[in-house]
Amino acid sequence: MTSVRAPQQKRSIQTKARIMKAAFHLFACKGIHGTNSKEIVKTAGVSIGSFYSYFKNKKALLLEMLDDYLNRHYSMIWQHLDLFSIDQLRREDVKAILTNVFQAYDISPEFHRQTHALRYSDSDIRRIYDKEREREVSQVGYLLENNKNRLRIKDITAAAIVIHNAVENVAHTAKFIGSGKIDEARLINELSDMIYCFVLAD
Amino acid sequence: MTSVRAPQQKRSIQTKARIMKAAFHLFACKGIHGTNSKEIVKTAGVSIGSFYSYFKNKKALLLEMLDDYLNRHYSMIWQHLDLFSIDQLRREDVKAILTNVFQAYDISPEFHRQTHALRYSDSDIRRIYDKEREREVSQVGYLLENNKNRLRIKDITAAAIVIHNAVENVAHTAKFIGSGKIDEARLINELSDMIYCFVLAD
Amino acid sequence: MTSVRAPQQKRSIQTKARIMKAAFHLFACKGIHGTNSKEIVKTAGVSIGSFYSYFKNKKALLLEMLDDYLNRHYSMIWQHLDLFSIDQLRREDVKAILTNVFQAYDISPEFHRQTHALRYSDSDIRRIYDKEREREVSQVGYLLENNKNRLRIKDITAAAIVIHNAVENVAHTAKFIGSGKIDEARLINELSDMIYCFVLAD
Amino acid sequence: MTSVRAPQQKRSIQTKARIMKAAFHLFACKGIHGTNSKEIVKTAGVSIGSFYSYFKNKKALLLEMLDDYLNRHYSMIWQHLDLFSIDQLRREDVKAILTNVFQAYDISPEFHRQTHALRYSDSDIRRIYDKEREREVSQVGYLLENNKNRLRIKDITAAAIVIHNAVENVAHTAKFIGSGKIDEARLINELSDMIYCFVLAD
DNA sequence: TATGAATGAGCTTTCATTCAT
DNA sequence: GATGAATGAAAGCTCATTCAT
Repeated sequence: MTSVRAPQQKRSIQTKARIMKAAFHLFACKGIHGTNSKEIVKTAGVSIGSFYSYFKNKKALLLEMLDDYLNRHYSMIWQHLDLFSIDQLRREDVKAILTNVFQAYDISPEFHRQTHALRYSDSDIRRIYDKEREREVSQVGYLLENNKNRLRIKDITAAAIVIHNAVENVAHTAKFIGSGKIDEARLINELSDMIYCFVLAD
Repeated sequence: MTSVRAPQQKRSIQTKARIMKAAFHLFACKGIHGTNSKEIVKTAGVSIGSFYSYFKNKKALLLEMLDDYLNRHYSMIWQHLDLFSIDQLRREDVKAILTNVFQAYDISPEFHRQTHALRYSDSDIRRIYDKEREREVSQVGYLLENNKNRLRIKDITAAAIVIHNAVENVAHTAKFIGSGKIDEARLINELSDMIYCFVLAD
Repeated sequence: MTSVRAPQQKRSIQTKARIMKAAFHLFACKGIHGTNSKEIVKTAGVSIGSFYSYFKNKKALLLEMLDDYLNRHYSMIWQHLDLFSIDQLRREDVKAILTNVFQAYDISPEFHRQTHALRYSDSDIRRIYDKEREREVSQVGYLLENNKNRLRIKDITAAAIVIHNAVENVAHTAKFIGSGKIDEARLINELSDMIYCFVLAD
Repeated sequence: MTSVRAPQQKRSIQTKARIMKAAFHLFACKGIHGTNSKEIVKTAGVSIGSFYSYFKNKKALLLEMLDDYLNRHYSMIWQHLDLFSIDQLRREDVKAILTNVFQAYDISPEFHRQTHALRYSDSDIRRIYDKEREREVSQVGYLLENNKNRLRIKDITAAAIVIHNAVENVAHTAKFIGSGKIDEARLINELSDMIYCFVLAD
């Protein structure tokens, strides 16, 4: 029986953390398929045996890492929501949130890109990302609800999805592919203009 | 010496087509990494030797298939552009194009999803998709240019990118992930409303 | 039944010759294992089907080529034997023969090297080379016999073998490996001195 | 990442040794091209995975084995050099060394033959053999130098090469091809006579 | 007689995972 | 608890040769 250990002692926690850090770095640099377990444990300075006592398998490691990552990502986006009156959303507020979104990708655009890729081919990864999407769409919907009486749109649910998708994909293009000659500021400008004008009118 | 045969005779063309058809089907069903060459040729009813006389390697097959696919996809979207006055874009025209986009995904949402996944981790796939993106963004920009004097937006280049990204990702969410409880019509409605209102005002 | 055709018509002879020429060139350049049949027929400008109607298989081609080559090689070495009195071998005669040997390798040192390699791992090639060796050793023995009364050596048979081996390997080193800083003239000098002094005394 | 393990524990050393022993045997019997990795590990009684954790690839195994082999070979030839006055080389000393040479081939004439074959078609093998040749030629040169004042030859460098080549090839013929009806003793006799008479006169 | 499409056995190598020490 | 040697299924690809046209 190879039970997966829940690290309870200091050293254990450190070991597990070391593995995750090494894997995060390698996944970002060389891709997930391009990184094998030997390499991870070598970088982490632990044995392959240790690896398998902390993680059921390679996939489990990835899922745990992704979960952690998306939590940090989410927090960065929505952290300073209390700085403005959420029921009186102004143009600059929309822009501020979008700026947060773009910054949140800077934690590790590479890791995000690599895992995002798997979203479309691996059902476990997909599930995690779907949960994340729901959370984000909810948050957008929540903001819309709070400005309900000022809205020009009727279908808040659909609008939240559309807005979320627009933002996500503009960010992906900018961060994963490089926005080419266009700089991010211009994209954020147009994007926030589009959203503001869509939900609250010009 | 691995010369890749260019099929010139009937039998050749058939064989190559059989391989591509089988691969298309398997890639869609079981994923690209989940499909091996042995399986492809078995499904196609040809030998592994034939496979490698038509394609330098598995990757070359994929790239050729993707190229074909994206051409069909692009055509479906922009095929009936002559049906309306492109310098007098109306709300229903935007909606018509969006409807085309959604339909274009129905050629094979699965194949599209599988290859789209690789876009973020494989540089060859990425190059093909980037070219496609440019083509699409250009087309959007062209439509905007043709309605220049009616536009409320200033930065056409950035707007074209933002619009393309919004549409693409809404379609991906709907087609790859399933729009959940929301039906596609509602998404298209909001999306076209957002775009129309963004570029031409309410 | 796939009988191997003996070319009797002009075109046939040409075709077969073209294949052999192409193969000779490719074997010399890229090695025998490094050359595949497709490449040979492509270079020769004939079809793979033709190839197999002139040669039972790749090996048969090689054996036929080697046979041809060794005949030319042998002729070059012993061609001007009539220029000197073979029963009155002088120092310069020995040197002249050795010079012929070195020149004979220049037909194609590469082809010689490649086939020589197989001598130690392929029994068919070995047989051909063994026959060739016997022929050469006989010829050396014949020269020795013709100078019998002047010889200091007793065991002509063994001496012929030893002489042949010495010459062969010095030539191989010079021609296959490059004699390094030592030039061939010096090697020929020492070699002929050694042989002359061995068989006929100083 | 293919890290090649350096065996540090008992079991490791045994496993690696088992692989090398099996390979040595198979290479000798069936030739190097005629032996595949599956067969080696099967004979060694280890897994294919083990093979590739000790050797980067099949070639690396061969090179390591050849290096080992040539060291043993060299040692056998020159081991008892201290038994005679090297500055007073006598006829029987030359013969003794030649006898050593012939015995050194008996470690494994087959393995020697197989690798020697590759010398002319594989540049890595060639490099190792060239290094070995240099070492041997140097040793011969060293012996000649030590008898400098007694020599009849002038060009020691060329003579060393010629002598080495003569000996090597006579040994190869005897050991790889079989000396036919001639027995080795006769060859050694003539060879040592030739060399002695060449360098020191009759 | 010539062609070249088709064949498929066979090879090397990778890597996630297990388990004896 | 930790180690790392050992495992072996599985994958991609080559190439001499056949045979229907």
